[in-house]
Amino acid sequence: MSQPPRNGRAPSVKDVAAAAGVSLGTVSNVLNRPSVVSATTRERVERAMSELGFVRNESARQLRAGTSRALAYVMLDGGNPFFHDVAEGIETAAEAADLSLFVCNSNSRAEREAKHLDRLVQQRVQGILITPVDPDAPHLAEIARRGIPFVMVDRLSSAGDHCSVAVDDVLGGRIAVEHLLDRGHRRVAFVGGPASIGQVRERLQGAREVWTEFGMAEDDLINLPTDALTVSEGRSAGERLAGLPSRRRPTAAFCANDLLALGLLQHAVTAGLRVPDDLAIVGFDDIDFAAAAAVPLTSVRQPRQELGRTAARLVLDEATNPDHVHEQATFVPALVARASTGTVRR
Amino acid sequence: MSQPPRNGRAPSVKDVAAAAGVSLGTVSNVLNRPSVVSATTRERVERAMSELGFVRNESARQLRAGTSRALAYVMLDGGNPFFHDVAEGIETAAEAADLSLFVCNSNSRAEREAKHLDRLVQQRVQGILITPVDPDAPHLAEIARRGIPFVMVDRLSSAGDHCSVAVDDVLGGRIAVEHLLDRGHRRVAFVGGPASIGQVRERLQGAREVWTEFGMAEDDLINLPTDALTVSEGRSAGERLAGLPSRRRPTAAFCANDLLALGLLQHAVTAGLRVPDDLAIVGFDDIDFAAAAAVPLTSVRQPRQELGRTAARLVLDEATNPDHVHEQATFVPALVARASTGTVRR
DNA sequence: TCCAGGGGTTGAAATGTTTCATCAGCCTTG
DNA sequence: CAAGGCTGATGAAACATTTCAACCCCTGGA
Repeated sequence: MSQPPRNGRAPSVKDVAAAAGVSLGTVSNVLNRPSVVSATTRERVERAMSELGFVRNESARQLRAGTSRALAYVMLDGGNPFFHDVAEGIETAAEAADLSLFVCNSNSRAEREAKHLDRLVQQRVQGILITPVDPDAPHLAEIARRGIPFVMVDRLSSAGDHCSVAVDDVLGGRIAVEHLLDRGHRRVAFVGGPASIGQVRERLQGAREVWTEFGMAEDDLINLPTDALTVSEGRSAGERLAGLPSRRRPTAAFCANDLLALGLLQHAVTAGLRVPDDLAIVGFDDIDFAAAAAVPLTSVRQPRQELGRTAARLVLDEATNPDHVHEQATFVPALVARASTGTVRR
Repeated sequence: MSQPPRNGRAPSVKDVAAAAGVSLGTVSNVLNRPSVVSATTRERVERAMSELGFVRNESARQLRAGTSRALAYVMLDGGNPFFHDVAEGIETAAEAADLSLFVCNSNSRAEREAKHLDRLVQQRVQGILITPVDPDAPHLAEIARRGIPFVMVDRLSSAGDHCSVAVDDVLGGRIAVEHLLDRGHRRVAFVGGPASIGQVRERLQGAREVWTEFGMAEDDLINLPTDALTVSEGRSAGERLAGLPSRRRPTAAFCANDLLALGLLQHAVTAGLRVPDDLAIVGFDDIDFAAAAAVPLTSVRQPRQELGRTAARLVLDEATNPDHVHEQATFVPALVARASTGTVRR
């Protein structure tokens, strides 16, 4: 505790050993196998440590060990709270395994993602979790090929050369639209895009499946594509929706995520529409802000934390278990009905 | 690119040197001072690298260098987008300096914060940025004492033994309440707490200053304390507010942050109040969700990204400039008027 | 008295990179 | 032709930690 004479260099095990009058190996034993060293020397060493303000040098430890005591999660969009909740789940599991978690953010840009991955490989992290910009990008395969434990989050992998964790997005689309049909809506908009995002495609697919199963006319499910899954895109989708001729105008919208839904909600309220009476809205993800909206949003819940915890469990298994087999963990989404779809239409 | 015979161990400079038929030092030169090595050998070495799939081992590099190529930011509340925007600002600056950024989240828990700090010291990060749970906690002073570049974010330091970056919260409180007075409100609630949080105290102080300067009765500025700065606390403050006798009920509320304001807004809308006619609302921080609310929130903007960028600049200066002097950077908050305080009261 | 065994400690080796003084060759210049 | 300078490459040392075989000393048993 009392400060060491700050000679510029942080004290090392060698300094501690000298101060305690023991060998270097003994200090290391105190650190890593305290039981094998006698109580008196252990105490002496510990005193020396705290007197010098000794802190293990993690780089040296890592160098020796060959791998760092950390996992990493590269998330797709830091502005979307969904990914934070996933990260929180991962961190819980990492914490339990006494590992740190590097959180990176690619912001949907492939080159940032690649840069982060490069760094993480250099750091020799124990495992990488990622929600990728493009699940088929070659630099992802490269990671797995290197033998680094690797899990894809929020995206199922067809390739099967790594684990993945996701919810069933098709099912999510189905239950959203089923709910709207239940509520009596007969003309519904799907708001989401770009189609290059797999989740968007699958949620739309689920929506269409149910739509036709219920015998609805195909063009009463109106596709309102967006350029991104953001609040402002949701707003602009609202404008396009308002611009439709009234006999074509849907009475409800299913948005590919909650940010879109919040943007759409805002536009609707600003335009003087009543939600849900004039326009019902369903989101996806069930982020906290969905429940916190002025008109609380009905949303398709993903088990965000559990997604993260499971992903971490899988990556740790791959890292430690020689008999590891890759696994595609699928979760079942659930509809959380709130005021934004409150009433049954007459 | 073609995979190396995966013999379990990642290839090292030594392997590259052997493969290229040069010495170890030359490989290092190719990596760090490419100009000093001849074009032909450089090319040979580079080919060997890509053939073996060589990746620098960052731990070894760090060990040698004595410090890692990373900064760290320990944020207070991962659920509050405000801190993300700050982190983004930091990352921009870190990127420019070719450093990685560790993002940690203390979730307002002192022991998690301490744990993160321990780890970061062990990692020998170049500098630590933090929005602390308690700015006077001894473990913070300990960091600075160790000589690790250290900047406090969103909190000014009185001690002056380290840099800090924040906005003028008193001024922020002033402009919020000035705006409400301008709009004709004569009974205003302050929603925020706990008082242990310095920002809350100062924003309230600013509010009170203006209130008395305008000659208003002290008890027409009604304090509605909360247990945290969250959406759900905002909602419950709304309930308490609605429970006030009508002649005591304020016509406007100034919330200590946007999450509270969103919660309050939600309660108001649910309770059938019109915002801003029945209740005007001002938030603080101006997070993206404030502008995205069904009734867009008036808020006191903090320059979030710039806060981060400046903090990073300061920590880098402390890390590299021997003549560094600690600096308390203060930013001026600005009112962003939106619909939630839209009209002038008659 | 000698030996076996075990608890406790030691010293050296190994991890992968960077740096730096040194050196080999070669070219230029006087 | 000698001296000196330049370019490019080399090899060893250093960084802080962990591991492990070896060793010392003591005790208990034969």
